[in-house]
Amino acid sequence: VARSTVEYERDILDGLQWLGMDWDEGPATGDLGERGPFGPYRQMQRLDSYRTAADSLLTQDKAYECFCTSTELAADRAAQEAAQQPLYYVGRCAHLTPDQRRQKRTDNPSPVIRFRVGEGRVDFHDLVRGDVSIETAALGGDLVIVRSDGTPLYHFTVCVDDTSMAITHVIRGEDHLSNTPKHILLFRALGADVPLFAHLPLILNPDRTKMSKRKSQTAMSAYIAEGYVREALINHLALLGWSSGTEDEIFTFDELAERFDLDRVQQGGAVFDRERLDWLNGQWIRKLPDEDLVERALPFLAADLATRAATGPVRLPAAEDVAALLPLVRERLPRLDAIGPLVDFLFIDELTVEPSALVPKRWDATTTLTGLHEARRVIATIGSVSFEAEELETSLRVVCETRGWKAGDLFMAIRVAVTGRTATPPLFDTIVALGLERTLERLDRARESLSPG
RNA sequence: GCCGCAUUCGUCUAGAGGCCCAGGACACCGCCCUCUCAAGGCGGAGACCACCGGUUCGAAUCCGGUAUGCGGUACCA
Repeated sequence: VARSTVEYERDILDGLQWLGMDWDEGPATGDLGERGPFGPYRQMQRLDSYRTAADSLLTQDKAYECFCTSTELAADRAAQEAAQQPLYYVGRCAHLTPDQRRQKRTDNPSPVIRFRVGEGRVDFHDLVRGDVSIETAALGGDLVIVRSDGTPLYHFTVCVDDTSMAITHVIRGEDHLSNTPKHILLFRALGADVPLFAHLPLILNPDRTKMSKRKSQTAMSAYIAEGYVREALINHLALLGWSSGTEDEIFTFDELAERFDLDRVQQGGAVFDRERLDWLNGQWIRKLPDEDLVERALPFLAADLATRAATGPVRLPAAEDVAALLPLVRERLPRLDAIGPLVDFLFIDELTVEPSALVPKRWDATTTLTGLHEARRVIATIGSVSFEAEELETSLRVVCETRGWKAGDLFMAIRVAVTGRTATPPLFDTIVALGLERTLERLDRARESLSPG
């Protein structure tokens, strides 16, 4: 109950939907109602069926009431630990006579219900692990299936649910492999067909422990906020523990649905590798249709500018702005949130640049000053005639030629003056995007800040 | 402690007895391209296939044991 908050549920369901996962049966999501013929799909709404199943096991003597107190249980456990024995329920209440039961009930009116685990071993064939065999003696004794307050426990509820929901395949994490014999025993006791099992490898942290909500970033919402696209997340997740057997690695959702096969699922756990996710994300960003990319990237640019707005006036970008910039940024986005640093200077009204940053590595302040002066002159002249990237570049290269400058140095000086950054999209396209007026303005400001007086 | 599962380059993996002195991808390094940053191209380094022993003419691949890791062992899920 403690873990079943609406927020947790929403988080899971929304994440699944965002990834494009859909289901034929299951609980409602934000806009869709509960689907499927076997509802309700929440444990709390199915308490009656658990009660009925438990009663049935009780009358068949496949389960029994247990009145042991927590003190008794703790004592058993302590003794077993001291003797270095496996921990198990000793079966004190397993064979009570009706009289004894009545007696016990006066002391403890709310017993738990335990399921008789029996003897022997449980063998089953797991679809990814092959044959598995566990001695029932290793199961810890008769297990509690209903608490003293009448609510059922997980191992019991899943079996009751799977039975009444006509489940044929149970596909889940490896952490349930050891629990599977309990489930099989329960299915049999319930008179149900035992479903097929497939235990998938766990997704691991870099230290190779199990990825979990507590220790790891597991909320899809966190990845969305960082600018990962659904296609990349799906692709990456699919490749953890599964491979196509070919050298292809980039798969669409549909291709995965088509090619995925339990037979090719890996048995060992897989570390969730961010580097690889980032690479995949970049691959997918490059593949997205223009319109789609604009729509997805715009919120990230807006968010970036919103924080910039604190230090000075900014202009809010529109979809057309981003669309126009697409050719410049597309190949430079490992994640959508990288778009801000790449183009935000286009939307900031007053750019302030550290004077020292203006001077390229191989240059001094004086050279930079003349360089910027020349650049201003050329850009103003060319710009008033034809303000195009190619024109600007060739003219400025001519300047370098006559002055004996390395083009890279001049370009870097201009770049910093105009954008405030040393890493930007191609300079001349950037200048065109900025506009003639603002470019000249920024060059002027840069020269002023460098002037001795 | 007991039980179960796993173990191929740092990471994700290919590999179903000879095609493997182990292939691909990410990351890393170098070169090319280049106005910066990327992207892209080319090349490099990187795995005694956890270890030991068996089976076999032949083992990463089959068998046994050991080690290590992970998971389970609750009136958690």
